[in-house]
Amino acid sequence: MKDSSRRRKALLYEHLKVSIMTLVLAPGADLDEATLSEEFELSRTPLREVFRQLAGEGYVELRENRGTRVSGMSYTTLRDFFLAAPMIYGAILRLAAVNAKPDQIARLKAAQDAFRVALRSGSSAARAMANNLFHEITGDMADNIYLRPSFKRLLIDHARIGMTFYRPQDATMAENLSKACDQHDAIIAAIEAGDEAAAAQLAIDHWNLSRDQIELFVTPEGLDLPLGQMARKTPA
Amino acid sequence: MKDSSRRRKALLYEHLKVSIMTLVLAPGADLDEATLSEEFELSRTPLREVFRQLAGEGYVELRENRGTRVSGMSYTTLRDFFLAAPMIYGAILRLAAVNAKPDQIARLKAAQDAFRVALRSGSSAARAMANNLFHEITGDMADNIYLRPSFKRLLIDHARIGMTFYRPQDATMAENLSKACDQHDAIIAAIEAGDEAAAAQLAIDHWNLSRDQIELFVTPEGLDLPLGQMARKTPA
DNA sequence: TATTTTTTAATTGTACACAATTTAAATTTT
DNA sequence: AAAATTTAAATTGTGTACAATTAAAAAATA
Repeated sequence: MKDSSRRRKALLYEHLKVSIMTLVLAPGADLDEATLSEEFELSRTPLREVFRQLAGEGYVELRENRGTRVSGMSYTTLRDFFLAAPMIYGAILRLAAVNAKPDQIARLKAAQDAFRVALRSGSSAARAMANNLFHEITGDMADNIYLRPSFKRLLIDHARIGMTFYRPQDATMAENLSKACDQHDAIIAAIEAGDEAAAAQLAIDHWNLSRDQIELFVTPEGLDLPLGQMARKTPA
Repeated sequence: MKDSSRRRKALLYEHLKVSIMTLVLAPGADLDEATLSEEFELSRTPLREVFRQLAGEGYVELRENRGTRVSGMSYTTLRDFFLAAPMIYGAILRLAAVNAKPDQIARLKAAQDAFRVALRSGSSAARAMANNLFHEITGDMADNIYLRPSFKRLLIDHARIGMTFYRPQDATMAENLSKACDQHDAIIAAIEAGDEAAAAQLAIDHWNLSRDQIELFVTPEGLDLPLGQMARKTPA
């Protein structure tokens, strides 16, 4: 009972975040208090506090008297995403180029190295989380409390979209991943040079690449998007 | 004990939100669980859940083992604010002009009427909250889950900045308030006409007016900003 | 007297029990 | 048998007791 309970709470929090971003927990999936309470040896009180926190950050949705579920994804979500992402991310990278401190740049380079390793040998989940870390660091660099909330929310679905649509089975997808990796290098260079305009442009390029990748899936014929529920608001 | 406890929880939540936005609770102020628990006849369990939720939305900051306090404001905060606000708000109004539904436009007009009433007869707090409602509705119109978190965060400090810097004591300030009111009318018109570009431009104008107003306070000589703590990160 | 250490009080965090609500199943009614 | 009602089970929400941590006060040391 010593250092544990506090630690287990942090562990649960981290576990849920990763599980949601890597689609281990699908969009719309119900979270069971009893089960998690047992698995993490925590009473429901701290567990519910974690739920509330995750809700505030956009990972889950709370429904009065009806439990907690993983935030949904839908066609509308995708549209909203690609509308907001270039703008927010453009602003983040622009600010990152202006404000980045040396130690942050070092961390960013390390994250990029890790991403490269994950690209070669890792699983989809490892790749998505490595990519997530890279972008999180750019958010730290930008250091603007008003942009951070939306940026964080975008990164959640950035990871989930990556898990869904980046599966380097054929040559085109593998090449897209390689391009994304190159863009990361260019982003690092722009930030290190303090080149605002270049950083902002790279943000746009980066999201355009993502959109192209997704369009490989959304073929004219089929609409078989492998996402969760595909409903705008969570269905009753 | 019937409908009450659920109701009291919602009441507490609303009370804290309004108190924070109207500076009844100053930036950096400590929130006492015991006192609030007694005042709202709620046990600490639901109370702490409300705290967590408010933290997720940016109203308060939780510190491990050291209580909850109202989110701080500082010089840096103000700078960040005027950096992010035109962009986010521009995007929100642009989307609002595209997506606004008739009933939402009706609600917006009603909110503007209420704002006008508050301008004439109401207190600073009534004015700040009426203004807040107006902008919240534009956020609903925009309907983008990725922009909403940052927008909401901006609105919190928009209200607090309004409470701090808009006190129509002299003629210039009164005139600025009148201008802001006119801009609201123009915003409604742009949205109703579906004029994206006009809406986006009005957002920029609106925030520039706010900046001008604040500069009336930040005189060359004194730096006596009547804000809370004036420290970047909450002081230990 | 100033500083450190010890003791005490106050505050924060967790566990568990019970109340309230929702979901499911079983029963009744049409 | 289908729909509506009642009953039972499961799940969510709250209150209270206690454990753990931090802040404050008192005592001890230099």
